[in-house]
Amino acid sequence: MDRRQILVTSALPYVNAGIHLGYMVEALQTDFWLRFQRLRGHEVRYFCGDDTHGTATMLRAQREGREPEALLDEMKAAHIADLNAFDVVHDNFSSTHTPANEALVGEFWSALREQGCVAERDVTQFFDPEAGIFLADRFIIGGCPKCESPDQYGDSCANCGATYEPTELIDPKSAISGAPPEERSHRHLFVELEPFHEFLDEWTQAPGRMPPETANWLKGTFLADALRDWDISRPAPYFGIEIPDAPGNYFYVWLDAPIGYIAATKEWCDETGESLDRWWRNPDCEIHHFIGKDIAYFHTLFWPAMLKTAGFQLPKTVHVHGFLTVNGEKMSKRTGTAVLARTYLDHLSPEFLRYYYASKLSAKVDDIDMNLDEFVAKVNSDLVGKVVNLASRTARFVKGEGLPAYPNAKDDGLFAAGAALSDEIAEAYEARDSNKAMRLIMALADRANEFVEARAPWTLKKDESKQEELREVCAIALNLFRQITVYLAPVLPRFAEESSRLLGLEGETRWEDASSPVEGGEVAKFKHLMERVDPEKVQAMLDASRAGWEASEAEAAAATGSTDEAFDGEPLEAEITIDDFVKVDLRVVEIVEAKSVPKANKLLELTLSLGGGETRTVFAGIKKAYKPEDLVGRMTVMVANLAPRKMKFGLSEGMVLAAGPGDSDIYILSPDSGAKPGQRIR
RNA sequence: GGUGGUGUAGCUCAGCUGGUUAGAGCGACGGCUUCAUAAGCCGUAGGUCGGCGGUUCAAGUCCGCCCACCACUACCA
Repeated sequence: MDRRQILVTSALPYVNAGIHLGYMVEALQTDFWLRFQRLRGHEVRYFCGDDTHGTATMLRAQREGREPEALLDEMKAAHIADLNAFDVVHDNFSSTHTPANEALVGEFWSALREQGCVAERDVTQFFDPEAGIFLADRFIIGGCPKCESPDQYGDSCANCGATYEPTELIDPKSAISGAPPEERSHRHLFVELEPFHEFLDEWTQAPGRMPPETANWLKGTFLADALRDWDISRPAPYFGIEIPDAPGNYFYVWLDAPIGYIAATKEWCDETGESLDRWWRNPDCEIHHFIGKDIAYFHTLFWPAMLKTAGFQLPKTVHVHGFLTVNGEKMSKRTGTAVLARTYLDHLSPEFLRYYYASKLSAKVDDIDMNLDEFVAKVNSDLVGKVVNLASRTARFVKGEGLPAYPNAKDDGLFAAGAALSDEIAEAYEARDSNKAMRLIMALADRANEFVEARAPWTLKKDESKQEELREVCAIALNLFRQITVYLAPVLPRFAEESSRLLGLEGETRWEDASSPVEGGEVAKFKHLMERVDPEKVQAMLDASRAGWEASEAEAAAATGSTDEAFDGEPLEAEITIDDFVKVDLRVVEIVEAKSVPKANKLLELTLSLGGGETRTVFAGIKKAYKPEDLVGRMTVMVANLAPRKMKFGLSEGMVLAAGPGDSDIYILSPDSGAKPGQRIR
């Protein structure tokens, strides 16, 4: 096999957030793949870094009253620590806010300019005159032009699902200062993509370039029409890289982010004396990007076009994975399922998560679900019950002895059968189909345990005349165990190392080790190689996670004095009199029926009892936050005299009150116990 | 509404280019064992392979329609 030269990246985590279990899907899938390649003897380097630029970073630093750089340093250190704790170790974990990146962005930009790929035209956007910045759609809030529900974002309505331009909003306000935004025109720079259309048609559809789902998707959507120009400039103030020949304008974060892959490599090259061109301008070097499906099009349209223009090597493969759900639902701060990597580490071993993800992940772009009961069962039964137990039940019989020459003729062909699987398991890893690899490997563990059962070393031990046979049986079992740990090494590197130590083996593990038995190593005293998962610790993790989010929200509130983020984002309405207020007839109601509206993403149909046999039907946009069955029987609050509104799915006779920005982040109200349906709220 | 995907035992899934009585792991139940972190082994139960129709000597596997669920998308990067 030729020695391949491979450069691997994971998507750059956004600097404003901690590493969570969703990002770990990507980090670990990348890590399994690259450790596999290393085990096979290839030359592999792994680069990543923080994605730092954009309005959000700027606003956060302002709010916290410090320079963005201080924020960046702190978050980067935390990111590296979290990832390393999961045995995800980069050759360089950098940042997009570095001199190296700025220089490379300049290089790309010159190339784009030189080749006439840049267009300019005016863009009219909302501008916040108080904060002095242009506002992206999501920073504008106003009434939905269709259903008139208040406080919707500038691009779409969370209540009725309508989409529109921010200019159509009723009474728009800046989410930053609360000031009414003004429309202002500003000159923007665009990268023209249509000239790359033919190239991208071909490049994206090349076999093995990306998962077929992604290739089809591109073909059917973006590539089906003329490619639009890409708006890559943002007017100051913006935290980012200033455009060299257009002062006062900054590169849009998505232009400089992927260049960060190269910049991270560059820093590493400068440090080690390597040549950047050997990694990024070398057709013999394979570049592999691992990304989530949400950013597929940045990596498969803009990015190859940019690389081509600037004369860099294009990726060989873009590996796309789906999202993580927990217990079948989108991760949620409220239930604690949006677990930070750090919180996980406080309670559970990284090896558990590594194995569990490996057993779930395939080459498909499908989302994967982390079912916590399954997590516990799988780790305990596969790793502890099958694999570890194999060593644990035999090693003690030969403690302190050297392993004898492998008794090939006496193992029922098991070792050879395991070795014969080498290619199939390797293919599964190569195709990042780790779930298949895990299945194949666990089948080996099953067979090995049957063997031990049949030979009953514990019985042999009692018979003086069978000590030789005892040693052979244990040598076989331990070699089968060893074979399994080698196959598992990409996923469980620590475990593989400790297993080597148990068998008195030295030197680095290699893939070929799975095909030849070991002898001579002195078997150490057996000590636990892996704890089993305690379900109570899983629960403790969820509790801590939930508490952590609540605390951080409280802290955010405290940091800004009496206000908090929600308040900041949504200034008070104009003052009203008590007479204005009494016009709104709020009532306590009992939810007597709740059903999902099948054709709607966000709506539940609620039947609300006002007491005395009086009911109202209300459509509420809370589907993503509540399950119908959880609502039935609950008391809540409705606006009872709101004019009925005809909706696509029926007549809505009022509205229930809820707080929160929308989507799954919605909180309906509850009266204290004792309130009765129909009672007025005043 | 559009596009793509999925629907196989209680759960998670495997079933390649159609071919004998449909598989695995986990779980359940019964038994054995007791070396091992209450681990292991043997056995049993459990499936109209989402539904209907078609092609074929033969379909979970191909075609059509329908149903359910999921993802993406809804003029938008």
